[in-house]
Amino acid sequence: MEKSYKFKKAERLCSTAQIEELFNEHETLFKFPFKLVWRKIEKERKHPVQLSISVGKKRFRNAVDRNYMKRHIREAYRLNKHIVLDHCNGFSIDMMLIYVDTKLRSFVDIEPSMKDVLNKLAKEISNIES
RNA sequence: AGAGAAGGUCAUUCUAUCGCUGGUUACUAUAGGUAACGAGAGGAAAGUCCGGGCAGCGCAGAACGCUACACUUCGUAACUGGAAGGUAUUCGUGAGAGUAUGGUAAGGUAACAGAGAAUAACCGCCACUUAGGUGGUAAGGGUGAAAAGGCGAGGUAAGAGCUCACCAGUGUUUUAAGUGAUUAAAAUAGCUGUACCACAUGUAGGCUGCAAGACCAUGUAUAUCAGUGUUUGAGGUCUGUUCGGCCGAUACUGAGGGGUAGGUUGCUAGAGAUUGAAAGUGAUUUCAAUAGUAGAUAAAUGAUAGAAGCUCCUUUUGGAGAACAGAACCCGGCUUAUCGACUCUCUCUUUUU
Repeated sequence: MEKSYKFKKAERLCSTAQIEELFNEHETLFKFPFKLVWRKIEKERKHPVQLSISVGKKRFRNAVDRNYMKRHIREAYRLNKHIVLDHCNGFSIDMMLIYVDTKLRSFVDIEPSMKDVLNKLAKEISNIES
């Protein structure tokens, strides 16, 4: 499978209804500094994984800092999303990634922990299937 | 050269790779496709403190109340903001900066200290009387942010604007200058504190904000209407009852109002921007030319690597740093945050000529 590093709007979780559903019925996975809320959907889609990123207003007061973290997280996901995508055969996943730390981190700090989170998720998915 | 004051300008740049959001074109052929080209973060985008546009709702008219503001002239779409100017006062050697400017007639408050904060007697001075006390006195002392214009002479028991000269201040009048606030000079009057408040007068303000508002509308349920169907006819109605007539729950089909998810619009050509010229001390205005220059919506404008310049530390290499901060309908201001760099006009100090 060819690896694509794109992250278009189709791969994002935008609809309010979808997000509400996700929070009504979800599984949680915690790996510092991320909290991952996800849900499995028994349906095949063109883009199997839809993600949304959240950085709390309480943790970062300034809009500049929130944007900075979001952009770094998005970048890290974009480069490593294939870890999860490779496991999605015949179903889809909605998920929301919440940043829970209170300090700013650079891209270099973020990328390894992003890999950890996605690997953990991939393991859980394969457990369910088997 | 150093230390400052007021105003203005800028807010690192470039390359490569991987991406994001709109736009245009082309191609698939309809999906939050694919490709190419070009665009994409501020001086405060911030606070949401004033003023306006725009939109909805409200609205005979008048008065009271509430809130804000209060010197003059100018300027503006508008303003409680801005520009220029005036007076008083505080700070600073100075360039300058801050604050205030209805408050008159009558009224209230002025901590602590101090005898006393506005019809002042603690010490002192003078007179009378003599342990004590009574009266006069604002020259001197002490307290205080502030002590009843200053200083000299006369005068007096001692003193005192009690009287006089000079000076400061206030009111009134006249003349001169200025569009005006006001300033200058002269005359004259009384003999003179300051700040704040109650209070009064004038002016302005209807309320809500683009999550305003307008439009489209899948699915689901459904008001209403039309048609069809049923040997279903609950129930209602016409009369006191029966028969009979009429309407009709329900089912299907179509129309259909409102409207959820979602989408479109509002939405970026504007009291616009840049450059130049002219008018004006200035805010600003007028004219000409130029280019087309963000529009997201769980919310784009990014990441990585390298190079150059700047600042600081080491001084050979090298190392560290770059602030405050992110559009959310759009403008004009104000306020607050801010690493630094540049520029122009001034002030003070020192050195040299």
